[in-house]
Amino acid sequence: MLSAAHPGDKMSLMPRKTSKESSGSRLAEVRASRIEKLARMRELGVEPYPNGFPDREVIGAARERAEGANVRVAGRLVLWRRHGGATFAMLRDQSGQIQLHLRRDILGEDRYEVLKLLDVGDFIGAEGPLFTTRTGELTVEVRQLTVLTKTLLPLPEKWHGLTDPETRVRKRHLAFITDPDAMGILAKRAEFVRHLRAFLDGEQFLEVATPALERIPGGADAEPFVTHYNALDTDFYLRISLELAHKRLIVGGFERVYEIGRVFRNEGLSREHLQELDLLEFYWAYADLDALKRFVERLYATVIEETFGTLQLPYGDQVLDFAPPWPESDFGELFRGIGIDLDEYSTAESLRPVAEERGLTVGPGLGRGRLIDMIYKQAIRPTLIQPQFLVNHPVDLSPLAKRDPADPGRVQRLQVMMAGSEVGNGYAELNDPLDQRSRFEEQQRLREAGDREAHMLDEEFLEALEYGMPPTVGFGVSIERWLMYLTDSPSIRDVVAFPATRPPAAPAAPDGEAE
RNA sequence: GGGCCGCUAGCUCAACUGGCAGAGCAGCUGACUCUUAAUCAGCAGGUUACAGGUUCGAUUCCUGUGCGGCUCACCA
Repeated sequence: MLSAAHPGDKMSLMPRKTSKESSGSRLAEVRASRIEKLARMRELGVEPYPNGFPDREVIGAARERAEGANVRVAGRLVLWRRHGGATFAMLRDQSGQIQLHLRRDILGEDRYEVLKLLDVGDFIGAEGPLFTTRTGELTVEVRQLTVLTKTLLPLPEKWHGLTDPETRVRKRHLAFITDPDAMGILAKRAEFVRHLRAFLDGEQFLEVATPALERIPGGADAEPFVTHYNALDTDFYLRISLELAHKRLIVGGFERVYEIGRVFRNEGLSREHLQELDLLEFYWAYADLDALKRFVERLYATVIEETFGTLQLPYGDQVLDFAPPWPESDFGELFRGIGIDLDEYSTAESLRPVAEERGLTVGPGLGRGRLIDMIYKQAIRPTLIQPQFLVNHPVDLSPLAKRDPADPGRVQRLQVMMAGSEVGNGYAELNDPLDQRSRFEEQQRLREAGDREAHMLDEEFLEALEYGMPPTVGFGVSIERWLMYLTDSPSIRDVVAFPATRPPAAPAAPDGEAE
């Protein structure tokens, strides 16, 4: 009789408040108590951290079995209700949860006493027949119980869960325990990416891997991270896009390539921006912009349907309808809609007062393209709600896109817009090496004038173009941005396992480490 | 970077106009063999984010710092 034999021990094992090192107070007390339980388990011959739990069945599957069937399940205890000689518990694994019923008269006195050493949060394995309680809850009548992992720290509160947004991002593991929906989004992401690959593979696109460390980062308007390569004693940049490497592959003779790769942008945090993100880019030789439009519609519709089972997805109080064909909006038309005819403002100087009138803070040295972009983002982009193609952008906005033969001031480009945000960008790639050089030189000039996001001149890339790149269309989209809208997530951080956070408040750094 | 808001026990939250920092959950002890946020009795648990200031007295008022959220500007 364990209960009779050990009351004295239990008292002596109670965590006494040790004056030293008790700063965590309650938490320290709980932890100390659990370490004592751990020791008691070992005294009783129960190993608290055994290896594996063979032949277990996932709870979701066990729940499908007939009443009376013997099931063998494992998971984390999330609820614990003791009623004298009978105990109810809730066991959860990744597939779901199921109630356990543990009875003294079934388990026997000794084994029932071991239950006192268990806490909510511990992992256990349980085996026994299924039955339904009076109140209709599917339950395992536990015959065999195995401790799988003893936990030392308590879980967040069972009813309210973890709501403090700071703790939720800093201790994401706790957020996942508390909120299975958060976990579900990551599972959706995996499924979505799998369907994306399957679609592109099925269209004879070759998946490639290109370097993340570059000497000249390019292909996007973004400020890069810098790092240092010791062996060469040289600074490298982390890539900001996949674009230029892929075009060099097209020069090399590849005709359809794609990559889903991590890129890094040294920019601020916001609801819809991360510092590292997975970009899907693909490049397709001999296709034109119209073919790209049809292809992109089909890609989105197929993958969305396969992943979510529908083409109508809610975002906030909107419903986004991805059924093709999508409408097109003309960049210049939209500007005329807010009373600006871009043809009348051919220079940055003439456009600057227009931007200032709208309350935009226009730094020095910004080019015409950047000013147009600022006005667009303030006044036009938020109004583009339903999935659609935005087309006919000014050339100033698109240093890597081919000009429209009908109007050299515009380019052959499409942006996929939804919910007031850009979720996809493609164009007929510029393959005129001399035009490309002069546009890089223009970007270089803007860069020197203070635009830190203007493109750097990439001599290797220019040389590659001189060997000839066939007519090619390319497309890029951030997986996270895309999923944020598809999963109705208020923040892009919700679709990432571990979003970046500032270092926690420094607990008085040891000296010498400062600077 | 700017503006606004927040930070109190492990978690979720109270504390009036400046007057002994409280409750629920979790924890510990005990009761209870069909519970559903189980219930009941008892116990314990705090550098009120941090540093200053005002005051007889600060969780509360003031200043600064840190971290976070929202938002504006900029980037997918």
